[in-house]
Amino acid sequence: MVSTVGVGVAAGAGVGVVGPSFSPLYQQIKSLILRSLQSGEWRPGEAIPSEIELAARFKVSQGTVRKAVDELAAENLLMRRQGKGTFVATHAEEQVQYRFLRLASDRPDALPASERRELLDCRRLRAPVDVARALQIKAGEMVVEVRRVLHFSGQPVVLDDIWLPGHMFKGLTADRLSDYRGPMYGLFESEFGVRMIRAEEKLRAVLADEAVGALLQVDVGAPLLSVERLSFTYGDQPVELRRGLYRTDHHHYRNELS
Amino acid sequence: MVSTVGVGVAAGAGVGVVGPSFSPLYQQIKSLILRSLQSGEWRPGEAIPSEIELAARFKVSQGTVRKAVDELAAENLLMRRQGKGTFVATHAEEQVQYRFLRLASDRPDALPASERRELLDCRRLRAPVDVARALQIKAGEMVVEVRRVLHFSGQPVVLDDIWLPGHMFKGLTADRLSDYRGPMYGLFESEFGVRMIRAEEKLRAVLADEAVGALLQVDVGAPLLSVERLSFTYGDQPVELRRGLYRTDHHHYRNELS
DNA sequence: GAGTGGTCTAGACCACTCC
DNA sequence: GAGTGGTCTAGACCACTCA
Repeated sequence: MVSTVGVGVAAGAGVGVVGPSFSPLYQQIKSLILRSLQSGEWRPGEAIPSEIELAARFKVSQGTVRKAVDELAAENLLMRRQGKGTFVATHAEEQVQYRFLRLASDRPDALPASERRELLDCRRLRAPVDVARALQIKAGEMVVEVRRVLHFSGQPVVLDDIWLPGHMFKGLTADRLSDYRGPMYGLFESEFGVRMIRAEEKLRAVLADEAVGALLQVDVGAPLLSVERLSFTYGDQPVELRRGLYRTDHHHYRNELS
Repeated sequence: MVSTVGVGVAAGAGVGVVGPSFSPLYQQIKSLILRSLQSGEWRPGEAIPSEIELAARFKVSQGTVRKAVDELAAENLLMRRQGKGTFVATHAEEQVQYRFLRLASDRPDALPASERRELLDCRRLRAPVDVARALQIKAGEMVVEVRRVLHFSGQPVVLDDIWLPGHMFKGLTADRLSDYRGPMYGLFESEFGVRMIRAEEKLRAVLADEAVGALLQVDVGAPLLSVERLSFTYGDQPVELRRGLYRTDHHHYRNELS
């Protein structure tokens, strides 16, 4: 429940305190909804209670709930559908196959190119220091390492190396990965209860070496787009490190600025 | 003013019409504010009328104005400052020097690196076909072409080729460009009344050739990040095409996904 | 027709800024 | 203290979905 008296006055002592001395009600509601999402009270794809129900539960007005839900929807954690309800966002049933993949074909989208996923490797090993630091785990803890190639229209375009904390993805095997239809993040949600909500990417231009060139069918010294992605789940917890190499001779990485 | 009767019913005939048959009041208000921004009624950096004044002007409630302004602020067209007012966003007086430049140093921001702009060229010429198509002007119309290099910490990092519609940037000269302190988009606002509000970028990995290598001080065949940016002003009108080549040996292109 | 989210209003009060 | 944006409420009505 929410304190109605002294609304918005965060903990922390009275006068003289510098920090964020004020937290509006709707932010507190937002945190409570977030907590329910994190705890799995409502699962990805499911509807959450109606605004009226939430208002009753938290003892605030519908407008306050609305503002909280609005922000969560703006952050892509919830999806509103007029007349139906508000739903927990999911990677599984999304219109676009890969929500975080910003790669687009150079051809003004003729037909949606055929797509194939080739799993090269999936093993468990002790985390190298750089991977451990990114995932905020101890160096030497177990991680799952996945290597795969994405083909579009029969051409290899993306080579991904992926690292996941071992303790969060206990039953993840090569079979599990190759059997699953749909984006990997959908599998993570349904099988391991881990939902990616945000990611940071660092892009660079690099040159193909022998090994990479063979996998992506380009010459040694060919230019490739290097995309290092760190994905986060609830609470800004990093749960995936991904190093991708993209061929950009027939595709490009698309970005919108505002 | 806004039609209060028949609120939200867009033009277009009655039953049977498929298209967007409904436009909420706050969207109409948003369009009106947008029109005032576009017409220059309020200039970049200036305050727009208070919510109460706008509500009176448009004959709607303050809450409706608020929702319109909220959306414009979310799109970075307006800036709200509690206790002071709502201001027209500007590239000139922004905290970060370059709002659209996503380049970051690999070093966890030690000190803000020194920065130098080197203007190589600024001339008028007839638009090549690809430039004309991007800017939605006729091939052969006059454009301003600018070439420059950005140096960070004494090292050349960015080589930009820029094209602007000639008729919108009549007095733009090399002197004007090199004299101006601050980001180029600030100059465009104050001197030419053109405000960039949105941009689309396409990224690729490419190899340096002889000429580029000399300017960026890299070897022929070195990997470079190619960034093609198309910038838009009000009404989704394209007004700048920019082809950039970035060295990514000590910097990276940063992107956030959600 | 019942239930959902979406819009619009009016009014009270709060936090911040500046005089 | 006056003026600004920010929060919160309560209630009415609208648009959309589904049974």
